[in-house]
Amino acid sequence: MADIPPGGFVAPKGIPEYVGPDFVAVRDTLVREADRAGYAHLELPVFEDTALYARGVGESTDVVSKEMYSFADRGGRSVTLRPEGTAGVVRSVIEHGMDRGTLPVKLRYAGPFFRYERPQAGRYRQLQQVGVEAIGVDDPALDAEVLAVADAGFRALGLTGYRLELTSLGDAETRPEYRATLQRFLEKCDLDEATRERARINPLRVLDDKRPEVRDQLADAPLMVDHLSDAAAAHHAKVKQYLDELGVAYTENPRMVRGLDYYTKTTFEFVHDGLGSQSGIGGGGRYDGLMAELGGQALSGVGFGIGVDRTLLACRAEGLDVAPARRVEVFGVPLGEAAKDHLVGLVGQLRRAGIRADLAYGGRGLKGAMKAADRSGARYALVLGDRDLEAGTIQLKDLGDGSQTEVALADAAAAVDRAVHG
RNA sequence: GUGGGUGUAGCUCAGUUGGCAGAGCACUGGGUUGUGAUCCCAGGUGUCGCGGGUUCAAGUCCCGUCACUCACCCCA
Repeated sequence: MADIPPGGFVAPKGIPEYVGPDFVAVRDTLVREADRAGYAHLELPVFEDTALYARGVGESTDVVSKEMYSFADRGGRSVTLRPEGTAGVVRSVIEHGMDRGTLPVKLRYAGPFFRYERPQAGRYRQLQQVGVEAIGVDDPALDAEVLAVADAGFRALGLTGYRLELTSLGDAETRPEYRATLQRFLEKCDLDEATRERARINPLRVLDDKRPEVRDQLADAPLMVDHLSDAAAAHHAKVKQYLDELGVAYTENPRMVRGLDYYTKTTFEFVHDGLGSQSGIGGGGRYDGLMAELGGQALSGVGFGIGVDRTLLACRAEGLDVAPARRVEVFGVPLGEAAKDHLVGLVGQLRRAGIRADLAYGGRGLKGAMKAADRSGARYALVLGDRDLEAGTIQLKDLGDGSQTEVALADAAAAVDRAVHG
């Protein structure tokens, strides 16, 4: 039999665990805004054919070339734990013919994704995302809707210290030409070997280099937004107009880069300054070629992925309470076995009536049970002892102001209901 | 993949020139078998990350190793 490792079992490297209610509160708040805009839930597989990501995300990306959890299953097939959501959504849309119905197809997903990276603040090997995709209609109003859904999610959580950075990466007709122009510019710059290699593989990525000596050289580098086709420029202008109408604030960042190859036209990132090095709490954009690349119709799509882990960190950085402190509304405090027997039933009755309730288990003393009631966050305690049982009553105590009222045991559930909802 | 920092109680940490392993918080019980959040008293846990070395003696010094963490890179 396998041994227990020294120091005990621990979760795999770089994987956060969330014990309190905060994580679920953040995730569900983000999902709720997608639901409100009509995005339907899609439950995706956690692993897919490795080729799906190689084709969809792009062989030259870091995500595919060095961060994937890939392995051979028992049948010898190469599979990969999903590093992102869009490729899987598009595959599902094509496989199930969803693009044959009413367009756009609007879907949302939530769950864990996996990237083999060195962990640090806000960067995990198992990361949690909420995402949406709107596929099949190339309408700038949809780009704006997607952005508004993400923005509404952040606002619903109470976040204020973030900004939306926006740009356009152009379309398939003009991007290759711009790319060549940028590469010619970069060849004339004084760059180290690693950066030259980057300029060869993905020249756009050099544009957002953080080093001052590189930035200085790139001050008048050619930018994509100045080389857009008429159609792409018109699309970009329309997106900004709709954002204004939706009341979504943004700043233009023409040097923004995405690490996934499929983005075209609208590209964006939500940035929060309270997180340290990993400041992106969400990102996404439009992808014109992905459907066709994965064997479907030549349809465009647009979507985002929000990092739930980082959004939670952002909430904490802003000191926000994202989850209610109240675990339950009512807490039962039994004095003795007979009282406990009654309270077990009463608590069950309260729960069936939709009231969150708990009680002190394990035969704790009165003081300990009251303490547990306090810690539970309950507004009310139900105190029951032999004296009450004989009299057919129960004590309903308001833990906020300390007042206590005696009610008939038979009316206890109704009295609690009035107290909680009144 | 590259570089820095840190590993002592459940948590946050202190521990002097090497000399008995500590505090606060939290938890449990009691003061008060009929009242919590305040107060008082009591209680307990440690392979000092792990392995080796130096020494009469190592939490402390040396070597190795692992883990965590921050940053580069990359991205959510």
